[in-house]
Amino acid sequence: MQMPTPIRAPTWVSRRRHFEQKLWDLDKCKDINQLKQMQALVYKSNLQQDPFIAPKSIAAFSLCRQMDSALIVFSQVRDPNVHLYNAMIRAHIYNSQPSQAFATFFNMQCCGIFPDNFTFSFLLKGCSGKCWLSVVSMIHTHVVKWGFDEDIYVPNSLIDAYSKCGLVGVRAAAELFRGMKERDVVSWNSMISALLRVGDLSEARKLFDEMPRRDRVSWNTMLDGYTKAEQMSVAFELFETMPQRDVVSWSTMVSGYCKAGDLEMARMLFDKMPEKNLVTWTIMISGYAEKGLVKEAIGLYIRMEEAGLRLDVAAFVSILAACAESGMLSLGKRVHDTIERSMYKCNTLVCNALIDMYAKSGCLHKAYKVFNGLKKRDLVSWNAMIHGLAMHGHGKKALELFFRMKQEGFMPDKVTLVGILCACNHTGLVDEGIIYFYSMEKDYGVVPEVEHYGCLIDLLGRGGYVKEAFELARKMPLEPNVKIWGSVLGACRMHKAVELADDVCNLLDKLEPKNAGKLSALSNIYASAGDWDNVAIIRLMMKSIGRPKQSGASLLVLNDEYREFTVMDKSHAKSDKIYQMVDRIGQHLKLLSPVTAGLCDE
DNA sequence: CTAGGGTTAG
Repeated sequence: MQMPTPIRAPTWVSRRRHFEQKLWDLDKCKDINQLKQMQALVYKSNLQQDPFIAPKSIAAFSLCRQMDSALIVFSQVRDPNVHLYNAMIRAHIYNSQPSQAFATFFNMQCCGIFPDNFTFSFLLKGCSGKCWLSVVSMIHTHVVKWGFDEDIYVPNSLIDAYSKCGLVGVRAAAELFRGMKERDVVSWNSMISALLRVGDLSEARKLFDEMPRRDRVSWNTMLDGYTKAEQMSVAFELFETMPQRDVVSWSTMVSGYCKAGDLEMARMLFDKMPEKNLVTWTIMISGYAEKGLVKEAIGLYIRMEEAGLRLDVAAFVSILAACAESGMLSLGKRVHDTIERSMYKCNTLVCNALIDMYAKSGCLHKAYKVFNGLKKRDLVSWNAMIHGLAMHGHGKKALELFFRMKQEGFMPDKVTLVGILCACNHTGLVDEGIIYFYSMEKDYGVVPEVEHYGCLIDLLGRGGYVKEAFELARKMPLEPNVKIWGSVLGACRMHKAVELADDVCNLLDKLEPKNAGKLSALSNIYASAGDWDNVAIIRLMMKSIGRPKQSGASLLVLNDEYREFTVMDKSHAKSDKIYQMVDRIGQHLKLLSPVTAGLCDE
C-alpha cells in the first residue's frame, strides 16, 4: 500500500516545530547543565521573546534556583503579558522570596497589566505564618471584588493560605468555606487539613463524615490527624475501614507508630506494606534513629542503599535531624559519606542539617569543617554553628562567629539571638547577656519572645541574681512557661534560696495546682538546703496526689551502646566506683568555676 | 493550535 504524500509545511514552520518539541518540557527541567543546553537552543533559534517559551525559561531557572537568570529572561521580553508576570511571581514564591513576588505583582499593575486568577493562586502559596494573615485577607478582598472566586481554585487556595495563619486564620478559612456556593473535594480536604493543623480533631471529623464524596486524600488527611494526635487506635480503625490504601496511608501509619514509640508495630507494617518509596524508608530509618536504635537504623539504611534508592534533600535532612536528636553519630557519619558521593554535597539545606547533627552530637570540629566548606551559607548555617558552639560551652567562639556573620552582611534573627544569649549563659557572661537582651530589639529588630526571656532568666539565676530572675519571670509581658519556672527553681536550688522557692511554688499552686513535677523540684530544693522536715512533708503531699512523677532519665552513648540511668541509679555493677568518680569530677568543677558549682551538688 | 494553579506521608 502506498502512503499518501504529506503536504509539506514551509521550512521555517517545521524548524520552529522541531525546536518547540525539544523545548516542550523546558519548564520541568531540574538539571542546570541540561537547562544551559536548552537555553543555547532558545537563543540560537531566537525564541527568547516567544510568549510561550519565555515563561518556561523562567520556570526552569526558578526550579534550578537561578533567580538571576530568571530575572534576565524576564527583563528581555519587551511587552510582558500576564503569563510572564505569573511565571515570575511563581518563581519568586518557589525560591522563598515572597516580598519580590509582591513587588512584581505591584509592578505589573503599574504597567497596566491586570492580574488573573492564576496570579492570586501563586501569591497565596507564599503566604504562610501568622504575620501573613492581613495580606491574605487583603487578597481575599481583591479576589471577591474582581470575581475571581468564580474559579474554584482561588477560594481553595485562600482556604489553604488562611489555614497557615494560625487560629484566627483557620476561623477565617471556616467562614469562607461555609460561604462558598460550590465546593469540590479539594475544598473539603483543605478545610479538614486546616482544622487538623490547629488540633481541632472533632470538628475535622465532623466535616469528614459530612462531606458528600471522599477520595484517598480525604482518608489520608484524616488518618494523619489521628496519628499526629497520637490516637493510634482510632487511626488503626480508620486505616482498616478505608476503601483503598496507598503508599501514603501505609507510610502515615508507620510514621504514627514511630512517633508513639511503638517501633515494633511500625516495622511490622513497614514489612507488610505492598509498595514502599523513599519517604517510607526515610520515616522508618528516622524513627529508629530518633529512638536511638543504632543497629536497626544502620541496618535499614544499608538495605535502602542496596535497594538502589537515591536520597533527596528531604530524606537527608530528616534522617540527619533524627540523628541529631539522639546523638547518633555512627549513622550520621554514614549519611555524611553518602552525601559526599552525591550531588548534594554543596546543598545548603543538607549541609545545615549536617552542621546541626555534628554540633548537637558534640563533634564541633566536624561541624565547623562542614560550615567552613559550605560555599553558600545562609542564616540557618550561621545559627546552627553558633548554637552548637554555645551549647557546648564555647561561648567566646560563638560570639566571635556572631561578629563574623554580621561582617559578612547577615542580619541576625530571633534564633541567632537565642544562640547568643545561650552562649552568654553557658560561659557565665552575665553582663554581656543582659546587654544583648535589652538591645536586641533596637539593634536587630527582634522583639524578645519566651525563649529569649527563658535564656535571660536562666542567666540571671545561674549568675546568682535569683531574686531578679524571679521578678522577671513574674513581670515579663509574656506568659511564662514550665521551662521558665523550672530555671527559676533550679536557680533557687543552686543558690539555696529556700524562701524564694517557696514563693515560686505558692505562685505556681495558684496557676496550676497539684503539679507533682513542681513539688518534686521544691523537695529537691529543701533537700539541698538540708531542710529534711520540709522534704518529708512534700514527699507526703506528692503521695497524696497519687501521681508520682516518672523520673527523668539520662542517656549515655559509648561505642554505639546506649546506657540509660536515673537519679540514684544503682543498677550498674560498678555503680559505687562511678559515683566516686562523679564526686571527684564535681569537686574539681567547684574549684574551677563558681557558675558551675551548683550543678554538682548531688 | 500549544501551558501555567488547590488537598495527604519523610
